[in-house]
Amino acid sequence: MPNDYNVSRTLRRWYDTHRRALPWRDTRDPYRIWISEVILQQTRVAQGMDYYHRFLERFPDVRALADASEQDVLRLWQGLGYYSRARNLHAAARDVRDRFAGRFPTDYAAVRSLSGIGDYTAAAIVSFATGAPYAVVDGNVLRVIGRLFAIDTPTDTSAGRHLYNDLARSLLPPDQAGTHNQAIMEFGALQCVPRNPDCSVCPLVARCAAHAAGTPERFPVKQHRTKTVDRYFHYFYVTT
DNA sequence: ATCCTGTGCT
DNA sequence: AGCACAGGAT
Repeated sequence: MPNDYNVSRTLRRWYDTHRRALPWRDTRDPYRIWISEVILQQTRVAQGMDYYHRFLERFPDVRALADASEQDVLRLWQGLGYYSRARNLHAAARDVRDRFAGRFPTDYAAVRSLSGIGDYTAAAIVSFATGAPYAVVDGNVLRVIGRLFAIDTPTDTSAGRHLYNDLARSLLPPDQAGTHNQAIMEFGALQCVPRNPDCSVCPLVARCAAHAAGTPERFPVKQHRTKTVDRYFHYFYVTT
């Protein structure tokens, strides 16, 4: 078990030279981080950019968002889809205004309690804004970790979620949480991509179990059978 | 553990 | 047409 943070060091070194310059990076304002994360949950960077700028211009801080009407928020959200997320955004802003005196919280439990913020978004906001040691686990992280350790347990099971969360935590250097989280996600987005990853230029190739097995694309393993399965039962009576 | 949502891929 | 995605909600 590599608890020496060498993987993290490699990821952060890679991140230094390969990271994209994005407007929501290098800000410590939890409000701005929050807006960017919610937009990015459903939109590619290229298209989310315009919405991000327009949103912040119109609602520069959480109080401006809270004091706006839901109609105004939805109008600015138009074209993004997932309108319940815009409603959650607005409701959460009012919640911050009322429960936290208009100051967006940076405490994990407080952030996590807001509408539309789950484990991933809470960890992202808190670690980016303050460096607090919460490991993000999104689709990119699942792929990087699934491949690094060639994990056969499906991601969408309780055992899988537990395992992935534990591994994500084990890779996280407590004093570099924000940078590490950004680095591992960017690495998944640009280098350890879902299809045809170019492992020949990967700085972790020597430590990657999936590459060693020759099947990086097999990971992460999923189960996701919402599909109805036909089951046939054979039963019989026993009479005396 | 299952459902929800709009987009884009196959 | 049907499914995968990606998080959150229930």
